[in-house]
Amino acid sequence: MRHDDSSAPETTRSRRVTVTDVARHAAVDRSVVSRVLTNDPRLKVREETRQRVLSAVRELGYIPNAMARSLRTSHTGTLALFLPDFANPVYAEIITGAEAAAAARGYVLMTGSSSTAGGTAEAYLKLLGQGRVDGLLLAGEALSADAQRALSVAGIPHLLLNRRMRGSHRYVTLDDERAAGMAVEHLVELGHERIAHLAGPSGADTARRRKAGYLAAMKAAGFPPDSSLVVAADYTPVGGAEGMVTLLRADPPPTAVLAANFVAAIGALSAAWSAGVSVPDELSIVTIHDSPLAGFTVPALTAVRMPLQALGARGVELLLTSPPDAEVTEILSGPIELVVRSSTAAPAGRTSRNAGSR
Amino acid sequence: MRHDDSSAPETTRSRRVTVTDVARHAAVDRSVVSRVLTNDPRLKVREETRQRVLSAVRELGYIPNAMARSLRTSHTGTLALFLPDFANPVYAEIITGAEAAAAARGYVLMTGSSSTAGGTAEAYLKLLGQGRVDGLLLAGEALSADAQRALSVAGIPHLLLNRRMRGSHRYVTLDDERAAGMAVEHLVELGHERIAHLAGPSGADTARRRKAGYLAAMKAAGFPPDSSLVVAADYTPVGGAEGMVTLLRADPPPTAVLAANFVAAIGALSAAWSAGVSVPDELSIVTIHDSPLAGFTVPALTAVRMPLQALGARGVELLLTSPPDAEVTEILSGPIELVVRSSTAAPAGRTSRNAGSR
DNA sequence: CTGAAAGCGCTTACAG
DNA sequence: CTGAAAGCGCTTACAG
Repeated sequence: MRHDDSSAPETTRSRRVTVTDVARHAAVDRSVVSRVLTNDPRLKVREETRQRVLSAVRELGYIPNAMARSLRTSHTGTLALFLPDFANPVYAEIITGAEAAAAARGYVLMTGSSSTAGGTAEAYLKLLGQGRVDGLLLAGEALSADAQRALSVAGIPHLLLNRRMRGSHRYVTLDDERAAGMAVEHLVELGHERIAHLAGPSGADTARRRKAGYLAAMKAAGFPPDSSLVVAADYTPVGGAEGMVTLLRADPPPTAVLAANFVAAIGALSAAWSAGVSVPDELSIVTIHDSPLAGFTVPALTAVRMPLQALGARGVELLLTSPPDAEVTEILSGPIELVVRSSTAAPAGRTSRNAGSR
Repeated sequence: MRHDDSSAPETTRSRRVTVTDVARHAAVDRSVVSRVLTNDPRLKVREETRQRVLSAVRELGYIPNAMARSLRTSHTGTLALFLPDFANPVYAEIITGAEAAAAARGYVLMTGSSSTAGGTAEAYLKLLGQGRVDGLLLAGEALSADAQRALSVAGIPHLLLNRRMRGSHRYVTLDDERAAGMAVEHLVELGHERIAHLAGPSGADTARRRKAGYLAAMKAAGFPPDSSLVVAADYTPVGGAEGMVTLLRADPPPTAVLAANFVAAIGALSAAWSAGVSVPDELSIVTIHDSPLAGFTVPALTAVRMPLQALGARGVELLLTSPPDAEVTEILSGPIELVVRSSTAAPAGRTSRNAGSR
């Protein structure tokens, strides 16, 4: 920390306690202190000596210097996760899962936003230097192939989380196609035929996969593709609202919409309400990704719940266990479930094919 | 990173490039490389030599080891922010502001959740060791006075963000009292008299300050305290919904509610809707803290916008500029503004005192 | 059972 | 203008 050092009295910050201080205090060598503290199994030490060391540690309030230890061991015990946007509640779950998995393995997970980082590999490297973290999880935003290569060359193990990228063979994702398919099937079972897709931004890999799942399920249900029923929207409330306005202009308008993203679905719900379109009576809305808020929108959103925590956890695991250059191309096969709430129903004048049961 | 080292071929991870390699390649001393890279102003070096160093750095793909540098300089360039819960959208804004301020000063901000950390100072210290970060921002959750002292003793500069604590003299908060007061005044101007408070959890410092602001404003408006109009609720949708159910049972029921928290307000909105109480016709709801989602709830939530990004930024600034043990007790005097949307209106059968203008 | 020594990769006074 | 040396605080083979 840089303060105005010139005015700070030298004595204010009492000199840092080091192994050497502890060793002197316990009348042993530094190496013994170190071994006691790291629980070196090869160390045979009299119990009495061990206690002497331990109480010296306590008395002096000794805390090992993490930098020195890392430099020596080339191991930091820290993992970093970069994501584009803390405002997207989807990431909260991923972080939770990743933090827990990291903790379980004795690592700390620190999260940062890549918008600050600048999103380029150079920016990440600047931030991280070398040796600052043992691994890097990159979620949700495109990193150029060049940037990717830079990370590889720098020798910082990394893994893409919840997205794939051309030229990268290290990622874990969820089965977005299947999730989108399940949502469409739900709407089809309810009796809907004009099912629209409020898709994600065209650049997003998750958006592409969800759209593919939507199209495949529509085809399987016997509905021909209709481009007026698909609209790209940012993963934001504004994006969702604007997309919804566009979709409502289709002629005839859709009776159901699959939103690719929870936050966009909130926007869509709001836009429908503003347009005087009643949900679910006139329009059903289902979203991908459940959220603690989904049960409390008006009306409560039907959602396809995906194992986001498991995704975060799996990312940590793979990052920690796979050799840094090995190919990792995993589609996490966790449970995907449809959580039916109040935003979906049979279309007006129709009862569902299947009484909506599931 | 620990892999199965026994099987990993030694040659896979090409030996790390160090200053020494660069020095050799550029035919200069390591110290020159170091000085060129840190832009040491005291270094007088021929331009040609500097270029030779720089191109050696490029050719070898040299990235300085952050641990070694930190150990030498006792400066990491990293700050950490711990918060209780990534799911609360309020924190997204604080993080954004803090990250930007950190970046502007050449620091990286890494965020972690204190639920994983365990919430105790010991846990933080375990995570951080010593020397891993230059400072620590602690948001939103109680840390015992003991824990606090432990951090001080360990010599890790820290600052409480958005909360105060008994025994701590280092914090920045927002002016929650004034925010709550403004919300109440808005409702009073609309003509409301039975104004309830969906307060935060009793343990939360922000909740206490908002409640105090609510009570003071009610008193100023000439309404006697009525305990049936105040209910404590967690800062969660479920908490807000449950609290709202309780409030609606008051006799006579309130015509307006001030929710202490945005996420709780979402729950309250949902509970009102479920109970068949129309917002804003029969019940006005105003919340503290605006959010990107607030404009898209049904109906859109009137909110008191507080400078959350500025709070995050100010926290970073104070952490970086105040001596580690100095007293810092700042109530950030940024702009607080009422954002009137559709969830507040004059009570039924009444027009506002002031035509709702503001 | 314990100690002395080397070295992780840097930066920075200091000497030339 | 550039180099040699010390040292940040640890851990870990190695020697006794």
